[in-house]
Amino acid sequence: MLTNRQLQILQVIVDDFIMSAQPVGSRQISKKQGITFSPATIRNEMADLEELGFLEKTHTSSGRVPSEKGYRFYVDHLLRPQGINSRDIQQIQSIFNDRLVEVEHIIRKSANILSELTSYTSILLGPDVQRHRVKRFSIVPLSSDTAVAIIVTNRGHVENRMFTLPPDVTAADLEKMVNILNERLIGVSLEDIHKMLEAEVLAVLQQHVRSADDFIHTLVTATMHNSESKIFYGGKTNMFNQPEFHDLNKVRMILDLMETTSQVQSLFHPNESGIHIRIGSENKQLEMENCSVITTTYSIGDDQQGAIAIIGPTRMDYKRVVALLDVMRLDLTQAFTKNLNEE
Amino acid sequence: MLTNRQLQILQVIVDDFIMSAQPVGSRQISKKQGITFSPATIRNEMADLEELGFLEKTHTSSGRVPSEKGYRFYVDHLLRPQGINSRDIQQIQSIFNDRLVEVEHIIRKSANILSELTSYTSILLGPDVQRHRVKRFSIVPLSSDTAVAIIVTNRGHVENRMFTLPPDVTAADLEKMVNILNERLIGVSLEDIHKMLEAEVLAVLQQHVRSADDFIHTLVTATMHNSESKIFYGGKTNMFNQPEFHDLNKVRMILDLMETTSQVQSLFHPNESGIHIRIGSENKQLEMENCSVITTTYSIGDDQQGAIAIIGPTRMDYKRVVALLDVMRLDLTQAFTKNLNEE
DNA sequence: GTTAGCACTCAACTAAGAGGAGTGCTAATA
DNA sequence: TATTAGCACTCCTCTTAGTTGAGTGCTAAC
Repeated sequence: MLTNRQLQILQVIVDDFIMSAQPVGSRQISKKQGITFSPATIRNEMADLEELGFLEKTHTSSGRVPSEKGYRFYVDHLLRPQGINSRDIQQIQSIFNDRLVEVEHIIRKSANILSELTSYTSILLGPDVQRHRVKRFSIVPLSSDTAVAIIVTNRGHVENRMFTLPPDVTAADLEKMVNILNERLIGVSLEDIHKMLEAEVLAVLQQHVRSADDFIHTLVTATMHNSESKIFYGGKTNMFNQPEFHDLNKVRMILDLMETTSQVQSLFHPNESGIHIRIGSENKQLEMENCSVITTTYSIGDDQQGAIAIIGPTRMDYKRVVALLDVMRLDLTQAFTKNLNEE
Repeated sequence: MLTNRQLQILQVIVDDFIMSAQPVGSRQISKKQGITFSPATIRNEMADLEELGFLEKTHTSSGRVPSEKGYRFYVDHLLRPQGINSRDIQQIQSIFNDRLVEVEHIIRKSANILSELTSYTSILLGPDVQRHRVKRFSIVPLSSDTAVAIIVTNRGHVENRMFTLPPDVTAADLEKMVNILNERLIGVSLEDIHKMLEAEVLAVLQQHVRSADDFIHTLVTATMHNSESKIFYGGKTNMFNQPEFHDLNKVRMILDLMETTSQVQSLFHPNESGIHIRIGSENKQLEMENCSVITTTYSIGDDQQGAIAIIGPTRMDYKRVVALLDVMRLDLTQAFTKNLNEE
C-alpha cells in the first residue's frame, strides 16, 4: 500500500510528465504547490516508487517517467473527474446547432471536433447497421441479367448490392419473389437475414418461383458480407504533434493500422458500456505499444450503439479525454434518441 | 538548343538521380555505359547545363541534381516509352481475375496494386455518378414525418437521402407523387435532376399534390449536394519510403491534403484524355512543391470517366509510372466497357 | 524521519580535425 | 579547337574530445 506522500508524488510526476513530456526530477517536484518536503526526501520516495514498478528512469541519472503500471495506477486511483471548460462545451454544442437530420453528418462533425479538442486522433463508429430491421425490400432490374437488390431499414439506412440474375428469370418471377420476400423479411434484423432466407423463405419460394435455389444463394452471398459500421476519423495526423512520435516508423505503423478496418474494429469493446482505457501494451496490437486508447459507446435510438475511440500516446491527458468523452457520449446519445425515437 | 552530348548527360543524370536520390558527380557519369568522354568534359557540360537551368547543385562542391526545368525537359523530350515487366502485367491482370461485377471493388483493388507496383501513393476516382441516368425513383416512408428518397441509376448505383415530410402529406399523396416523378425523371442524368424538378415537374405536381412546393424544395436540396465521385487511396504511407520525405512536416502536409476532398479533386484534369504530368511547383497546391503528380483517365461504359493519379516525389520514376498508368488505363477501360455495355 | 552536502552519471551540445567526393580552372595534349 | 589530366579548393559527413547541466544515490548531520 502506498503512503499518502507517495500517492502525492506519483500524481505530481504523472501530471507533470503528461504536460511536459520531460522526465521529472526531484527539485522540480519540490517546487510544486502542495509539496512541503525536500528534494532529498522526494528522491527517496521516488526510489521506492521505482522499486514498486510505478516509475522508470530513461538513464541512470535522469528524472523519473511513469511506467505503464504507473499510468494504470494513476488512471485507476488518482484520476479525479474534471470539469471541462465552457469554451469546450460550447464547441461541442456547435455540433448540434444546425438542426441536422443525418446521423452520419453529426458523427463526422463529432470526430473532427473531438480530435481538435484533444489534439489526438479520434475514431467514431457509426450505428451498427446489423441491428436495423428491414422496412422494405426491392429489386430493380438493370439489364437482361443484372439487377440491384435494395433493403431500406427502419432507421432509413439503405443497403444495396448488384447481382447477376439467373438466366431464365422473368419479370413476373421477380415481382412474385419481391412480394414473398417483403412478406417474410419485414421486421427482421439485417444480421438475421441469411438465417431467415435459408430457413423459411427458401421453402416458400421453391413453390412459386423458378431458380429459387440460385436466387436465394445469390441473395445470401450478397447480404452476407454486409457493410459493417461505418468508420469516421478525426485528426489522423495529430500524432505528428506528439514528441514521442517524431519517429517516422511508429507513425507509419499506426497510420497503416488505421487503414485496416479489422484492426480498427478490434480497438473497441463492443457491448460494454462506460469508459475504457487501454494503456500501451494492454492493447492487442503490437503497433500500439506506445499508445493509449480510450473508448466509450453512445446510443442511437433504443437498440443501437455507436462507439468512440481516442488514440494518443501513453502520455495522454487522461483527465481531459475522459471528461470530454463523457460529455460527448451523453450529448450524442441525447441527440440521437430525441430524433429517432419514432419507428 | 542542346547538343547530343548534353542530352545524353542530362538523361544519365536524371535516370541516375531517380534511382539513387544522391547528387550525381562527373566521375560517376563517366563510368556509365555509352559514355565515351572524360569526367573533365562532363564537368564542362554540366556547368553549361546548370547555366541553362536544367541542373542544380546542393552546395558548391556537390554533384548535380535535376532542377524542375530539368525534369520537365526530361519528361517532354527524353522519356522513351518503356515496356513493363511480365510479372507486373500479371499482377495487374490479377485485378480482373475473380470475375467481379462491382465496379467499386475493382477500383479499390486497382488502387492497392498501383501503389504496390509504383511504391508511391495512388488515388483513383470512381465513376462520375453525376452522369448516371435515373432508372427508378422511390420514396419509403419511415415514420409519420420522415422518409427516404431513393434513386437507382442505370449503372446500378443507388443514391439515397433521408428527409422530413411536410406535415400534411398522406400516403396517397406520396404514391401519386412517386408515380409522377418516375414518369418524368427516368432517363434524366443525376446532374440534371434539379433543373428538371424545378422546371417541368413542379408545375405538374402542383396540380395533383398538396405541399408540392415544399416537397420539391426538399427534394432539390436533397439531390443538390449529391455525392461526388468516390475516392480510393492506395499506399497512403508509401511516401515514408522516400528519403526526401523523412521530414515529418512535409509528410504531414501531404497526408492532410489527401484528407481534404476538394484538394484531392483539384489534382485531376477533368475531361482531358492522355497522361498528364505535373512537376513540383507546377502543382497548384503549395504542399505539393516537392511532389510530382501523374494523372490519367479511364472510361466506364461509353459516357463515364474515372481518373487515376500517382503522387510521388519530383524524383519520381516517370518512365515506369507512365508505362504502368498506360496499361492500367487501357485494362480498366476494357474491363468496364465489356461488362457494362448493355443498358 | 528529514534534509543538506557531495561525488558521480549521462545526455546534449560544441568544437576541432580527418576523410572523401566533387568542383572549377589551367595547362598540356590530340 | 576540342578534350583531358592535374591540382588546389570547397564543403559535407563522420569521429573524437571536452564542457555543461540536470539529476541521482549515498552519507552524515539535524
